[in-house]
Amino acid sequence: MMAHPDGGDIGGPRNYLRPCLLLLLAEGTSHGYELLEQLADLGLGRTDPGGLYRCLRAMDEEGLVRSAWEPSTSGPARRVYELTDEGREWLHVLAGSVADLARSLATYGRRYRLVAEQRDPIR
Amino acid sequence: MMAHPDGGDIGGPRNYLRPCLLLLLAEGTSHGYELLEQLADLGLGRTDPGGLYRCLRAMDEEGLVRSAWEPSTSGPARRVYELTDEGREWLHVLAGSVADLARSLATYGRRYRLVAEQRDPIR
DNA sequence: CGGGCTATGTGTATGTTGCACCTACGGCGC
DNA sequence: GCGCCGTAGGTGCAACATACACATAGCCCG
Repeated sequence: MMAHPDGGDIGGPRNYLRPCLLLLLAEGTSHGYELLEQLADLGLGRTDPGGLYRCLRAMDEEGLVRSAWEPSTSGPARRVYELTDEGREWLHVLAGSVADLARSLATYGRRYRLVAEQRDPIR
Repeated sequence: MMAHPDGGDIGGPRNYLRPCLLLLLAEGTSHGYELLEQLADLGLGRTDPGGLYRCLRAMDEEGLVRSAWEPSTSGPARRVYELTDEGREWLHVLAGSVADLARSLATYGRRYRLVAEQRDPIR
């Protein structure tokens, strides 16, 4: 099909970073650099560190996570994040949004398959 | 749960308008104003007309759709859009992206349910 | 010491989206 | 005729989220 003038591919949902980080932190406390790697498993390949750290700090200020510096024997100190009760509540809310979106995309998929079959009937 | 300082809810995927319009046009030729209403069924409630018309014109210039003015006996003329072969090819590509995203969201859902069950075991 | 890996950050451009607003046609009531 | 509503298409701009580029710093190893 070959690269086309525009690169117009769809991206992830807007504001998806927050729900992802909250989920990862619900699975266990962690620090920025590690979360960066773990995000890949959720579909966010090569996320930029800048946005990640900014997001974590914003959630810290909002009380969704708690952070503490943990010195490392090998390498620089890390700021480890832990989910708060408030953060856990938000996770539930956001997971609901994610589920809603998933349903919309499923609808898209169903309707797409209909128009695709029409051209290329069941073989 | 009560409104929280931030309104941080997730939104639809970025660049989702294009795949939606291509799908709707694959289901049948239509014009902007009508597409606006049809978009609601795909999860895009209250989309702004500005962006819609801009998107349609962009796709027209790129050759993904063809347009023609159709006079109306009652009301202003409408520009009706029809999907081109090239547009149909793009629909296939974009529908693939949508499916990929849907899979990512499903993964999110599975992992979320795990951490949710942990706190609130099967009753 | 210099370079590479870990780790955390800042500054700013870029791009999509959303809001506000404008034009124009036809039909209806007055 | 005139104002108003619904239909239909469109522009300009600001807000926002993200992407890119770069800066800092500790530790280890050759």
